[in-house]
Amino acid sequence: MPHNHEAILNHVKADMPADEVLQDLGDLFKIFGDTTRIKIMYALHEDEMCVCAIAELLNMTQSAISHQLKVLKAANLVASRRDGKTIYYRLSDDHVKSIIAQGYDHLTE
Amino acid sequence: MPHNHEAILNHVKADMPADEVLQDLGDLFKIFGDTTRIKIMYALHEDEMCVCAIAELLNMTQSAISHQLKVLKAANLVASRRDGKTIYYRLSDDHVKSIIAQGYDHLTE
DNA sequence: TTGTCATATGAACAATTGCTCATATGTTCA
DNA sequence: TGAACATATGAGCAATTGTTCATATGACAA
Repeated sequence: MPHNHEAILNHVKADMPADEVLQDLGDLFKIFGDTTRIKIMYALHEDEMCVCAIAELLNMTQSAISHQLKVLKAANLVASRRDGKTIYYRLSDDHVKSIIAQGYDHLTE
Repeated sequence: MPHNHEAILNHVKADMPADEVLQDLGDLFKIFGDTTRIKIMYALHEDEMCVCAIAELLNMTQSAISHQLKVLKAANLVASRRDGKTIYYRLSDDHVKSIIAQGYDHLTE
């Protein structure tokens, strides 16, 4: 007979958030799981930047950056403002910085 | 003439970590970017569990769980110990908890 | 050894994803 | 209005990824 997990399962189940929450958590981290997006967020760490400046910094296409900024914006990780033809992006809150900092800690522990 | 970014680019470049670090950061978060792995880490939040208990908890194949545990272990996010035929997995450090907690904060702010 | 339980692993397939290219939208200025 | 600049967007393609299935490894007991 395979061994029994009833006790631990009941205990853990009681502490697990709803499936939907865990799904949302995964979706959020998925966004951090791409080097280009990490670079963009890091670039915005101190100051806002326009799209073409980010593209130049990362040596990538304006289109590629724009696509990624859309993803970041949809997740509320960046915000933007328009000034004439130019659109400036910035981090939308401090969670971005703390999440990246925690990841960095894990890597360099 | 397109507008000039020299000043901001020089400033930001000075603050950017090496490409390799940013790549590693992305790779780390990529691991958090999957619901199954998030669930596994959450399940191990309080106590160690054996592979088949995790599989039963998540209602998934033993094989699928084993594959994911391998990924988590390679990233130093979980550790394991053997007790007879059974192998128990646990979180390997507290960064896992804090990273998940930060993500949770962002979602529920 | 043989059988059984617990776990690991490799190949294969479907689904997702990030970039490119072409083009569209929106703003400013002449 | 027309031209130029800044950004956004849709389709398509190559690469990555998570699961399944079959099977291998490892431990224990008879």
